Parts: sequence; C-alpha cells; structure tokens
Amino acid sequence: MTNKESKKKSYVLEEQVGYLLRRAHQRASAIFSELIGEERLTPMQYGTLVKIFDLGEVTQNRLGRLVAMDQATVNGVVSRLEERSLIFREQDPDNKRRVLCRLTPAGKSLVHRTIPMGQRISERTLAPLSSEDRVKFLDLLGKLK
Amino acid sequence: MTNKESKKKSYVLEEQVGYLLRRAHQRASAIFSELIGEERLTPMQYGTLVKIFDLGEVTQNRLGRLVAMDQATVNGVVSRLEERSLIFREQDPDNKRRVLCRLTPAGKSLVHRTIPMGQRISERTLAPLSSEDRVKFLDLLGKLK
DNA sequence: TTCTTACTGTTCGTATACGAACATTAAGAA
DNA sequence: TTCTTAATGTTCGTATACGAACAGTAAGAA
Repeated sequence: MTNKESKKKSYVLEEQVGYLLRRAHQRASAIFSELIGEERLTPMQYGTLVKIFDLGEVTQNRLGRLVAMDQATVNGVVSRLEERSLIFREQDPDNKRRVLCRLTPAGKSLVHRTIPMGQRISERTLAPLSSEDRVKFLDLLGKLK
Repeated sequence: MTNKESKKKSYVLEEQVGYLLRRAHQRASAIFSELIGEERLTPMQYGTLVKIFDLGEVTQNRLGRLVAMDQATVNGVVSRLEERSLIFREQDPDNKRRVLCRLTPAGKSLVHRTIPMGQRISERTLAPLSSEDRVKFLDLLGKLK
C-alpha cells in the first residue's frame, strides 16, 4: 500500500492558498493604512486615483475593469472620491450611457505627493522576502488572476 | 550617472504587490464560490467551520485570532452560521465573558462532506502554477503575514 | 479588599465586494 | 426603420473587514 493510497489528505486551514492570500492581503492593507497616514485613503481609492491619473480620463466602466472592481463597487469608490472633490464625473458627450471620470487639481496633487509612499508601501509589504524571492513571488503571484 | 540615480521609478498599479494580492484573492474567492456550489458558504464561513471542527469548541475571541478575523467580523460570521443552525453558542461556565462555539450535527455533516471540495478549490486556485512553483509560492506567501 | 488594568464580546459607522434586478442608451440584425 | 441584443450605470441586499466606543467580567496590584 503506497503512501498515496493510505494517507487521507488532511485539510489544514493555514496551508490553504485562499487563507494565505487573505492573510497576505490583510498585511498589505495594514501597511498601506499605516504609511499613507493622514491622507485618509484606502488601497482601492489610491489605485483608482492612480489609474485615472495615468489615463487622464476614463469611463467608470473601463475604470472598473482596469482596477478589477465590480460595477457596483466602482460606483461606490468613485462616489466617495467625488464627495471629497478628488475627482469629478460628467456624461460622455459621445455616448449618453457613459460617465467620464477625471481628477480635480486636488486629486492630481494628492497623487503626485503620494506616489513615493506607494512605492515604500510595496517595498515594506515584501520586506520579509529576500530580493531574489520578491521577484519570484511577484512573478508567480501575477499568474494567479 | 548610474541607472539608479537617473531613472525615476514609475508607479505601475499592476506591478504593486497589494494589487496583485487582491487580484489573486479575488480569484481564490471566485473559484471557491463556483466549486462550493449549492452549499451556500463563503470562504470565511468555511474556514470558521473547519476551525471549530478541528478544535471541538472554541471561544469566539480565540476563533477570531485563529482564522485572522477582527472581533467585530467574527461576531458577524458566527451569528450568520448560528442563524443557519450550523453552529451554536453558549456562555463559558468558567468565564462569563467568554462564548463557546460548537458545531451542530448539521455543521459537522457539512464539514465532512465539503472537505474534499476544499482541497479541490485550493488545487484549482493554484492550477496556473507548476507543481514546483506551487510549493515555492506557498512558502513565500506564508512569510507575508 | 479595593482599585486598576486587561480581556471578551457587542454595536456602530464606513468601505470594499459582488450577485442580481433595473432603466437608459447604443449597436446590430431583420 | 424596427426589433433584439449588448453596454453602461444605478440601486438593493448580503457578507466581509476593521477602527472605535462601550459594557461586563476577570485578574492582578496596592
């Protein structure tokens, strides 16, 4: 009787990839909150601002696909950013269904001054790994989408 | 002028570890939902049930630490499981502050019949990686907690 | 014993996350 | 052109997630 046949595979929560991903994501979020400090931004809000910053203007729907957010979720995130006057929305003149999102001057200013922090956040999140392992990890992680 | 000094590091959202972890976690959750099917369980509910199953009985507070949940979050998860009669709670006779959580027969039955699916979920989540890379990935991922 | 501090759980408020239903608009087929 | 289908946003309901404030209890110090 081989080992494979005799041993019943046990289910150890702490070894499951889903659990580990959740833990790691919690770590990343906690570090984000700590380092972003007074800016009062969530990781999603920050990612959204950066994406709009990169593109200049985006429809809400496309924005959702680019930052991997559900339609309903985008709506909420964008609404809160608009309430804080970091972005503004207006109807696309070429397509009445679409809503274009752009950064306000305050939004652009915020992105500018927080980019360095964004980089430090990523660095600290990966701090437990060696330089070599970080590259390997990001490569493998990128394949799970 | 070295490369390090001259090149301004750019911030590409899709390369940030936080973003990638979020994407991968979405993937894991989606696969979970798909494979768990009719059981109507979330990853958190499943993890919670498995942990109680392993320990027999646990205080709510300890349960939260074991599955990495905030106190408020545990309360919600446990309440919903109790509403569905998969677990029940009772005051710890030795310490009036504590609440002990246990599985009902229905809860035990559910864990029993879903363990194989839990394993398949983890396998499919890691499917894009080679057998070798899976081991490496889980090792590195486990260091980010 | 009494006072202080720590532990445990609950509740509130805010922010993702996402399925589902809905209204509006656009695009393509008949 | 008209009908059908797809695309885009909004809204609703449910489930994490977590900071913060709160109440009750326990444990240890004075």
